[in-house]
Amino acid sequence: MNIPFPPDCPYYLISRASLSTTSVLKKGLAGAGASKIKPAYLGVLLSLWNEDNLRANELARRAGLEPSTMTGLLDRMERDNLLKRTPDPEDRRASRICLTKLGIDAEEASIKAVEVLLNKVFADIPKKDIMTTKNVLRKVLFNCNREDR
Amino acid sequence: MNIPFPPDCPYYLISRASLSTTSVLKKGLAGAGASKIKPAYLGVLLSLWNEDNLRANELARRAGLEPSTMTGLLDRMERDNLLKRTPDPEDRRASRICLTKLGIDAEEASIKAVEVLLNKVFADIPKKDIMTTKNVLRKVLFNCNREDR
DNA sequence: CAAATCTATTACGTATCAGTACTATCCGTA
DNA sequence: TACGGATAGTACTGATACGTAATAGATTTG
Repeated sequence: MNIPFPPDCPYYLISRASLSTTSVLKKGLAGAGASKIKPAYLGVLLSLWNEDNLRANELARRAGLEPSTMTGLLDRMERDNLLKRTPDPEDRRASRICLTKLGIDAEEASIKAVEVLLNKVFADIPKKDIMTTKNVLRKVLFNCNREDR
Repeated sequence: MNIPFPPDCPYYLISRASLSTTSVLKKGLAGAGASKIKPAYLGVLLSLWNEDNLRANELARRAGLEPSTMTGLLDRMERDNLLKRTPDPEDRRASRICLTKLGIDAEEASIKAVEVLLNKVFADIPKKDIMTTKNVLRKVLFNCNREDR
């Protein structure tokens, strides 16, 4: 067997780390005054807290998701009263995504909670090693996109 | 905003790297004489190629998945004729998971394809940096599990 | 040995993500 | 201005994963 067995395979470690971190964020947010905020919402919220009134397309691009994925995500976030779609006066194909009061007010608690949680997840790891890891993962993403053709 | 914005956030990079690598494996396996092998199947197959006739529980443990996740995974793999469940004579609660001929024969092509694909995904990255990344991710997993309580 | 407790597996519901196909709209150009 | 391609968004399907609860069988205890 030449594929490293799961616990030693970088792909396995990346997948598990992703799922486990998501799980920690999910539980941590739920128990921290941000009960409506799911990890998947964060990519959208970070964009909108920074700049409201974006299009679904732009949100997908910034979060690294497919537009078709963004549809369902926005559906759930709209259902949870965090944002709403409003027609774009300049382009009748498009919507503008606006935060609700709830979505706006969620910023402080969410950011605090995520900071605390990510600090725990990445605790006791030298800064230098985290930098190396980030560069490796960026290279992985680059190689994957190159593979796409 | 104190959470690093997605492209610089380690959590974002881990999630995207996981999804992108999965996508590369999916497409690559499909076009390489292993059209029935999905990335999620690999954890199970690696175990069974090494040691056939395991229980669902044990497969879940080795693949790092919840038993309830393994049920659906085994359903799909059984549907795809890669394995079958047989009753365990020693414990009537349990099943034994056995590879079919198709499942056994898939080993060579699958392993070759995965090796090639993972080499491309991790191309041009120093071995040392991959080691560092693996250690970081192991530490992340450790921290997440500690968080679980 | 009967009751309580564990364990292996499954069933069900929900979340997340991608790919394909389709609609509505926009826009450049003949 | 009409046509054809490009773009924004959505619907639908399928895969993957988790958590909770149910079920059946096994094991331990009193």
